[in-house]
Amino acid sequence: MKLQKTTEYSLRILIYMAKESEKIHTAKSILENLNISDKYLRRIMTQLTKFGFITSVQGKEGGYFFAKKLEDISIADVINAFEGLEKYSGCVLGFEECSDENPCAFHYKWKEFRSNLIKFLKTTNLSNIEVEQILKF
Amino acid sequence: MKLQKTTEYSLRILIYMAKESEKIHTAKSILENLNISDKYLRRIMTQLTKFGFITSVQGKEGGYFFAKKLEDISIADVINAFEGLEKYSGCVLGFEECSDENPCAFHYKWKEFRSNLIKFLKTTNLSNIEVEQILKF
DNA sequence: TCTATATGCTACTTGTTTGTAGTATTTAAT
DNA sequence: ATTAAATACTACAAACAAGTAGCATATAGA
Ligand code: SF4
Ligand code: SF4
Repeated sequence: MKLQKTTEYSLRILIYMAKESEKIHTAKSILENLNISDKYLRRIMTQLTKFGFITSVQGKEGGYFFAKKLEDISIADVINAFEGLEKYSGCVLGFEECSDENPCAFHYKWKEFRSNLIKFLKTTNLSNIEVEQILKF
Repeated sequence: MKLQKTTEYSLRILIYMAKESEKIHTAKSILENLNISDKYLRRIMTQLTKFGFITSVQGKEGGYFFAKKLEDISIADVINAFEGLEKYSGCVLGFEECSDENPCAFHYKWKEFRSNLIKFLKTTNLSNIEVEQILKF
């Protein structure tokens, strides 16, 4: 499980915002807490908006707030939006298809593992994460 | 878990060679079975040789054969040689450190998962893979 | 209306991975 | 020695990801 930097940052941002989920967060305030460069963060915020996770408010007093309920944003949703979940739910060895009929050498060992991973990613969302325990940003 | 293409290919090659582990395999014969371009495959073979997984024999009647016992080549070893295992054993969110004292929001959910993954990669090796079941290359 | 404070868009730069081309080297067999 | 069949090396090209820069747009409030 190695996510792209952009996805890592997105998750960090959303988790950070979820800590005070009612508040409107500015790019500047997020910047000061997470270690992401100004312009890069900006672009990610716009993408998060386009994907419908958050809503942006332009102009003075503007910023970003959640467009959905926290429980409706799973880790899998975020990964899927930015880079596609198939990448991780697909074959570890990069084969086209994976089935019991046409197995590779990993098949029986890997199959179970992978389904656990996907289940974990789909059921873990911004509301059932241990937000209160977060020390790290 | 998304490996680099080069690592995917390396694993495929080694698994393929393990099917007839005593034989000397030529790049040409591997090429015909796995779908990797000539020059790319060649480079990977040389790397596998340098990493000590296989031994190369130059000249006519040459090719590659295993330099180690199959049980001494784990998936983790291969990943580690090509791209570093830390990439996958490290933080999903890209933080520097991961500890119980300084947890992130995923910590307790993710920790167990990750240790299972690493254990799986370290204990799965070329000898305990279901080689006889392989249909796919 | 003007200004300060926000986000949005487009284009570029840099770095890494993936893939390709051409040439050199090695060695068994004749 | 020559040849054929193999691997090794170096450099380049293409695709993608990561990161940066500058200008455009929106809006609350003085
Ligand atoms: S079980 Fe085999 S074929 Fe299926 S995804 Fe895993 S490596 Fe690929
Ligand atoms: S538990 Fe948290 S800090 Fe540790 S590796 Fe996972 S995401 Fe990173």
